[in-house]
Amino acid sequence: MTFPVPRMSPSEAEAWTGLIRVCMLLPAELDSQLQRDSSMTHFEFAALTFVRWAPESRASMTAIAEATNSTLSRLSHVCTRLQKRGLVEKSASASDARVTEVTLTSAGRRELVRATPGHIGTVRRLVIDVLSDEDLADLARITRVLGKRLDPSCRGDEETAVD
Amino acid sequence: MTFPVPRMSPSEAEAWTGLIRVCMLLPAELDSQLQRDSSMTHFEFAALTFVRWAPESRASMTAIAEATNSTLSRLSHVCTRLQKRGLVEKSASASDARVTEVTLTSAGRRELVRATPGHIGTVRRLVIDVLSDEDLADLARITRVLGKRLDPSCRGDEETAVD
DNA sequence: CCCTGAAAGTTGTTGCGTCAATTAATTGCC
DNA sequence: GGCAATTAATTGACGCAACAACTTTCAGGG
Repeated sequence: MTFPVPRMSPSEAEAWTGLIRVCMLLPAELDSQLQRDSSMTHFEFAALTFVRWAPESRASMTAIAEATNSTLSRLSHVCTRLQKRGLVEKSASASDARVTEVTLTSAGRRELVRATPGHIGTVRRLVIDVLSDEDLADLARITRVLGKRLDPSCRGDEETAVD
Repeated sequence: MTFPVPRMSPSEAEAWTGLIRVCMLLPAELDSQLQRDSSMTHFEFAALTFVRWAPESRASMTAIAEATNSTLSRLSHVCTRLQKRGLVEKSASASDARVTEVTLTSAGRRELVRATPGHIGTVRRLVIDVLSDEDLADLARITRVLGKRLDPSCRGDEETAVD
C-alpha cells in the first residue's frame, strides 16, 4: 500500500498512487537489471541505443539529450564516463565547431548489442506481457496525453495550448 | 520523441516509450515544484504525509519504508536530515527497543500543511485534470497490475503467483 | 568588421541514493 | 537460560544527478 492523499476522490487517488508507485519502482528495476547483467544504467543504455539507430550511428549531444529527456549537463557527464570506459567516441562537427558528435566504438556497439536482449526481456516481463492488447492501447493513449503535458518544451503554458 | 526500441511491435513500443517517458519526467517535475515552493523533495513529502495520517501521527521506519516503496537505508538517511532540519522527532518504541518511531514536530506539521495544496495542485494540473474519468479508471487498473508485478515482496516469483 | 546575444557543451560543487558492513534487540529452541 | 538466527535500523563510502558558472563558437546587425 502507498500513502494516503488528502483532497482527492478515491478513484482519483487510486490512479494517482498507482502511477506514482510505478514511477518509483520501474526505473529502479530497469537500472538494477542492466547494472547487474551489463554494468550500465538505463540512461546509458537509452543514450547508446539512440546513437546506434541514428543516421550513420552518429548524433549530437543536444539530439541525444532531447531524445532521452535529459539535460546537456547530465549527458555531458555521462558521455565523459562512457568515453573513459571506451564505449563512445567524441568528435567536433565539421560544419559547426560548437557541436560534439558522439559515435559508438566497436566495443560500445558490442556491449550494447549484448545488453539489449536482456533489457527487452525485462521490459516484456515487467510491463508488456502482463498487459492485454487493450491495456497497451489504453496505456499508450494515456501516456501520450501525460507526456505532452510534461514536455519541458511545453513548460510555461499552464491553461492554453493543451492541444 | 524518444529513442527507438528494437524487437518490439509499434503498438508495444508506443505504450512502452510513453510509460518510460512519464516515469522520467513526472518525478522530476514533482521534485522541482516541491523543492521550489517548499524546499523538500517528493520523497520527503511522501514520508511526512504518511506519518501525518498514521495512527497517533506516529510510524516506525519500516512502516514508512514500505509505504513509500523505499529501503530502510534510504529512509534512515532522509529522516536523519529531516531531524536535523527540525521537522521530525525520533524515539525508541516502548514495546520493542529495535524500532524507531517517527513523529512530526509542530514545525514539521506546519511545513507539511503548507506544502500540501501546492503539491496536490501540481498533481491535478499534470495528471488528474488532463485525463477523463475513463482514463483515470484505465490508469488505475493498469498501474494496479504493473505495481503488483513490480512489488519488491513479489520478487523471485517469475511465472507463478501472478494471481 | 566588430560586437552583442544566443547556442552548444563542459566543469565543479553539492546533495541524494545505493550498497555493503555493522550494531543492537528480539525470537525460537534445545 | 543461553546461543543461533532474524529483524530493525544506522553508518560510511562511492556514484550519479541537479544547479550554476563558465568557455567557445556562431549568427546578425550597425
